[in-house]
Amino acid sequence: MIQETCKEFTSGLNQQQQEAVQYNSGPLMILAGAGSGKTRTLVSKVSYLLDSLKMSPFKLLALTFSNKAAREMRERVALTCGVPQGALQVTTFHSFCSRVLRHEADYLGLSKNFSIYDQGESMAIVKTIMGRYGISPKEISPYEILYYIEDLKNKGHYLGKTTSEIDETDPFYGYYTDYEQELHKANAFDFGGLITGTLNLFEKNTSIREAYQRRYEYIMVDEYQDTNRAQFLLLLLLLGEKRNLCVVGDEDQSIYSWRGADIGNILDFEKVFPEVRVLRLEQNYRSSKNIIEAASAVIARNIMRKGKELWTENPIGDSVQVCECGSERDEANFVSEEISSLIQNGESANDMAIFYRANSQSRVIEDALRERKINYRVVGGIKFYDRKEVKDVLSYLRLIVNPKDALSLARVINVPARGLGATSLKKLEKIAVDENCSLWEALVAVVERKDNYAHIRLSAKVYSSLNFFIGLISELRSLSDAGESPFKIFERVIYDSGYWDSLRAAKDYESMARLENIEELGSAIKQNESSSENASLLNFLETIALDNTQIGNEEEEMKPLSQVSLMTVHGSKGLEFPFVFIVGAEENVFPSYKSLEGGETGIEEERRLFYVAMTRAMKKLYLCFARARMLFGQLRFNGPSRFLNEIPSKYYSWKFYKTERFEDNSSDDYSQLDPYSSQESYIIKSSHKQSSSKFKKGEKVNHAVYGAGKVVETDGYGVDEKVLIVFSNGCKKRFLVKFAPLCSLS
DNA sequence: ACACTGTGAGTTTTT
DNA sequence: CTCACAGTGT
Repeated sequence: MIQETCKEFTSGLNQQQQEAVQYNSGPLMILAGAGSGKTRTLVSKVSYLLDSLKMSPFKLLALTFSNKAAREMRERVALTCGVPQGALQVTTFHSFCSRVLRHEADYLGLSKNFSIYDQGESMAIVKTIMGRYGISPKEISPYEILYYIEDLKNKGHYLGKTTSEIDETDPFYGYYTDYEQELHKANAFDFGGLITGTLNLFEKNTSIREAYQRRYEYIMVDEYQDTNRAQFLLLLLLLGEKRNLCVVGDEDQSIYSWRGADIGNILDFEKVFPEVRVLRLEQNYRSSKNIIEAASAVIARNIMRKGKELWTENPIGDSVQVCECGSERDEANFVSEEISSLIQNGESANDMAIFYRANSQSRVIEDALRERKINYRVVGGIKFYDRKEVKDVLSYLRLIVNPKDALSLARVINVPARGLGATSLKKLEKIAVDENCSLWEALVAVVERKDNYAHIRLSAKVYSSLNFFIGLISELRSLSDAGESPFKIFERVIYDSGYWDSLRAAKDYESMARLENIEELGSAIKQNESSSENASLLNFLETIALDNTQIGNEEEEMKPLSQVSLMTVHGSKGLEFPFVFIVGAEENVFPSYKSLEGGETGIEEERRLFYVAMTRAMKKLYLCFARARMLFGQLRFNGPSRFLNEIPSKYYSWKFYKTERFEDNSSDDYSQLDPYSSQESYIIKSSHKQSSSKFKKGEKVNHAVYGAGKVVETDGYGVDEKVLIVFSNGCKKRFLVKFAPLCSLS
């Protein structure tokens, strides 16, 4: 009988997948290769736990990094197992933590209506703090400070944590404490703070921690390769003494280490859980044999991996097509010509995708596609909720919900313009700092005790604007508190603030588009009202803060268009297409020049990225590069990507494509090469020429004027050779080697 | 408050 | 080259 039931959940699964479903007696790590049926296996496992092992859905927690993965799993679980709505928790780390924190808000001295700040808002805080110290962004890059802060949080640090790992004498540490104070004053968390705040709660408050530990009997983590240290520590705290943990990931697809993802979470899993069972899902169901073997050969070069051998029963399929193009425009032409003929042969544009390393590469391709009237869509790009007008309205709503939200207040106090500019705002901010109160309280104080603030010398116009603004927000706040619907509040915001009318009055094309976007935001609010059981404004704001998914553009969805998809390689993770074009497979482009600074670690991540891109392809994979490319206003001859060199020649065929006659490139010997000569020798030759420069990356040098420094970037050869040098004082300078008084110290 | 100009930097962006 | 942003001028 039990056997029968088991069969039901494992039917159609291969040996390893079945084992992954049925092994539930201790920590389990599933290393799931690309296209190995991971989600299917996970969903079967959930079914198995619920139905065969009779585990209560309330005791199961499934965490992922992205909403996309959470949604996918949630939908498929709901479909497969008839679990009561909302019983099973399948959610993102951030959403989970946010819920915990709202529930336990008192503990951290915050109220449950806290705001969640995105990176742009975090950056604004850093800049404000720097401004307070009178430090210009030129002296210290605010981005570096923010990066420092995020890094601390990614590693699981929070103020008050007892640890020896943090160097509190670091000059940036002071910014961190100021920044945290600022967030606290604004009753706000940043993304990292949601995780570390929960860590703080669980580490310091035993009874709350134990309550959560008791609640969850089994924890699953998807996209495990994308988790950071803080999230790992959180998992340990949620588990407690229990060992019922299943993590699923693929170290070869870890492409977000620069955002804090810690590949060590996979590589060191066995150190923390010595009794762990490691299972590998290595059979690929997605791609042709040629593609799988080519991709495997590339990723095999990585050292930092546990190691997997992907294999497939799929047919060999077409050779991978490497296409050497004359220029980036030739490349774009080749891709669109090829797509054009595929479509002509009855293939659907929906089945085709073009991947590039950097967004800037999309333009020339878009031009070529448009020229041939091929429909396409650029995936990613500008997010709906990142638009100025949407952020403005959301800031109003946030300020209504959270009076302490100084950032939102500052954003909208003069939107639409009411003569309360930067100067007046600075004065008000100073009062808030001096009196250690929130910005909102400062506003109220200035208006209510006008006489005390005569020395601030605010104009009558400013006073009337302040009165208006305080009245507006106060009224809407009390309406909201009285339970008025979010949509009504939204309408009152756009009408009463004058925002709607000011956009209407503008009458230009841009303002019209903004009005439409605001309308769309309104319908999103309405939709949230009807679909969510907890339809509060707070709930809506949290949803969109943590889920950036583009809201449906109705016009786009109406058209049953067949479109080619364009996206960055990062954006392609988790997707699959029968026909995949990877463009810009060149040194300095893919791998990106920036990643080359990071040494072997940087290259390995680029290689994983390349591997992710390759393994998206089901039927046919095209790898394109340009001999000459306009980059930063200069014609560059980068040479084919080293990753092409890592593909054994038996898996690809090579083609040369050139329609344009392009500028003479006498500084380069590569166009002289016979494109039809043996590919191996071609590539070797090109890598040869890369070492023909005087200085190398990482080389220590001395400059007669600036002193000792290190080469971080090189470009060009011979008389054109240029180097970027970072000097010991942190100053960066670019030189033409021919002229600069440089000598090597190495 | 706005428009213009010069400067500098220029991957990737799940939350 | 091309964009964003800071600083200047009106």
